[in-house]
Amino acid sequence: MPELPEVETARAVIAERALDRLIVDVDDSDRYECRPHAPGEIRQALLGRRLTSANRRGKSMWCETSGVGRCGEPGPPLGIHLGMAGRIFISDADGDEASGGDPVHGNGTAAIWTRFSLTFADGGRLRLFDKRRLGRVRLDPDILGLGPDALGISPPQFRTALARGTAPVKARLLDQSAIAGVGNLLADETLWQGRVWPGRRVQDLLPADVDRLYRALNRSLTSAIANGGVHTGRVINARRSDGRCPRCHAAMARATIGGRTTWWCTVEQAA
DNA sequence: ACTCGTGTTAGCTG
DNA sequence: TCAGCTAACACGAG
Repeated sequence: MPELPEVETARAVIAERALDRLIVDVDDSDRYECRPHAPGEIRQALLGRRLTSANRRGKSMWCETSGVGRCGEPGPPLGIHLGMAGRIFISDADGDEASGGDPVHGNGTAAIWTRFSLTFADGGRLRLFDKRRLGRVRLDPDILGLGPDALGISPPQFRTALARGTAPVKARLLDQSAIAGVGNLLADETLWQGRVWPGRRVQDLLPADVDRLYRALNRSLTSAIANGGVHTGRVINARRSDGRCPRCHAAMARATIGGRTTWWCTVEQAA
């Protein structure tokens, strides 16, 4: 699920419900989710501290941490990445639980898929729930390697990020070091709205193409955040072998571009 | 049984 | 050295 809109929702839940609560226990025993830290390392770094802020750049989140006690040095930032399927759940003292996204069906909350958790002094918990296990929790995450956040990027920043190199435009949109936050579905939605063939080389884009893509990205992001996720995009449902373009009803085409499955309208986004 | 995947990244290549 | 591409990662869903 998580692309920028879903991560922003998760960040907001952390900001609203997890800050300033005393951390009395940490389960960092999942070696893979907490790589490259050794078990207990994150736990030792966070015990007795509190999360003091919830931040996001692209799909990466991090929380600053307080000192231990009244005047200790601040702790290391706690980085959280939801990967392909991660979700955040936060419970309060009476056990009521909130999450940043859709309801989880069936045994979706099963403890075996909780890969990391903080327990607060009031008995509530923050849990990272991640079936696929491609999410990641780590101290002092690298944020500087990311490009400007896709939400709020300026037209000149967008133009610069896109123009670099010779890759297909879809690959560049997915490049987190160029623009942070665009995933596979959001890239397809943006290219469809902007009427650009995903395989077009970035050096061949005309200024008018870049302008349309900029507006399309902003529309896609705003809409996804308002409607609950990138899966609410207009072209997403048409990403099927029998799919039709929602605007002109032409057939959709499929190929692997930028290493990811890519769908586009054969007429409006013709090569 | 078998293939695919809304993300990241180590490793290879030109 | 760097941009670009591929395979690998883990494991559930269809």
